[in-house]
Amino acid sequence: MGVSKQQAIENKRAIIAAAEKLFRERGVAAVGLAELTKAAGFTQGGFYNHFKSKDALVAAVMEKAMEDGAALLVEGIQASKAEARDPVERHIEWYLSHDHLANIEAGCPLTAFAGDVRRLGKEARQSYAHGLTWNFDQMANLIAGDSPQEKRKKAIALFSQMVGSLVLSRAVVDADPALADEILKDARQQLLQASHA
Amino acid sequence: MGVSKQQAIENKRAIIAAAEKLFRERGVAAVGLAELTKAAGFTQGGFYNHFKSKDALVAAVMEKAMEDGAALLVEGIQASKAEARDPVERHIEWYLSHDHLANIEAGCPLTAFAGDVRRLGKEARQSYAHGLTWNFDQMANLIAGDSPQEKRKKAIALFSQMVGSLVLSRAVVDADPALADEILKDARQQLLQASHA
DNA sequence: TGTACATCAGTGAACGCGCGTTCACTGATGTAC
DNA sequence: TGTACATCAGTGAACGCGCGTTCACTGATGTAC
Repeated sequence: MGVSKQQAIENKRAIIAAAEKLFRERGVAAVGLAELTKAAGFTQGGFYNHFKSKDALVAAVMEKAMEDGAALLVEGIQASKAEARDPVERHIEWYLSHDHLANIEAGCPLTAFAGDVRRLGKEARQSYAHGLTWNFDQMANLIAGDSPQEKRKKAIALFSQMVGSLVLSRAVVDADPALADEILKDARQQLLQASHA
Repeated sequence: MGVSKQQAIENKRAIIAAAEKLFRERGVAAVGLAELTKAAGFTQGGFYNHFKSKDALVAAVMEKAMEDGAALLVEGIQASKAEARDPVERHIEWYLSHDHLANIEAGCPLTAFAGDVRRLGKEARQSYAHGLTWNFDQMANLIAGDSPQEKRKKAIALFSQMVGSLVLSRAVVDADPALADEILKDARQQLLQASHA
């Protein structure tokens, strides 16, 4: 229809953003291009002006999701400084909150895509692996420990438990909300306790 | 073609078994009825003699997967008795082994379906929640602790960390095998250490 | 600065294809006498 | 025990539908003069 170059870039971003929300919520395979471009405010045909295939979109979505996830962690660390709180404690409380449980559309992408990523294209899988590596590095920096090796081990164990708790809690939140609550609460309790010690 | 009643029951089991393997490996949404019935040795049309819909098959698969997962745990406990080993330790080592990492087709269904179950039918979600409840109950029985409440909390935390480690390890095993190894190894180390204390 | 034209993001219809589901048919199994 | 017939698991083709992708076309944007 005739659109400025800047507008076209913004439209591409809108497609990626709409796709990310839908992919997180319903899974990559279950969301079609028609639905996804419509959610971004466009018709299906224009999609290929921006991406050479659905797989290319998936790669772009994963890269963007990892960037946003990184920003989420950095902002959390900055906020903990402003609030004069321990950043690890603050991160645990946020990660295992009911807000985060319910908000799969905007929360940690490493948990949101954990089940799907195995089945996605190579580029997306690499973005995910890089995102996880970066996440471990950042968390290791925040954690108390005698050596870098020990800090890294603690960071990996802590993050694994947070991911497992959130994944399991989300898996049963519809069928058994009380169990979902219990999983989240127990993990919060234990991890906060361990971070004090 | 004319088939005995017993044969028909075995054929239904074959469809469920083939579907479970494919669903675990590639996701429920990505596997069609044609592929799945062919994998079981039949043509597509006969499917509806056994199931009223794909959703009904998904429910049957989830129920069977949970039963088999329960049997896996029970067998592990019995084996640990025969071997005079601590059952929790043995379970951790098996759960976080490279064998289990690679063998998504036959391993713990709670991890294999953790990402997918949110998007499945109500019956399947309920089977999953029941399976998780049962798993927590069993593991709490095996764990040392001052009270049933404490044992349960420890069981939930332990299982969450095992699931998180395995999910993350599987998520990156193609793109970054060294990282996948590290996640598994660190979790094994830390959880075995904690189980000794 | 104003005019002519090329660019290209977006439209909407169409493509072949595989999906879940339906259906008429087959023929060995299982039952009734 | 032997025969006639109903049952129903399995076949294979077809259904409408939505998928990812392609394409001719539109028309405002952006460029060349």
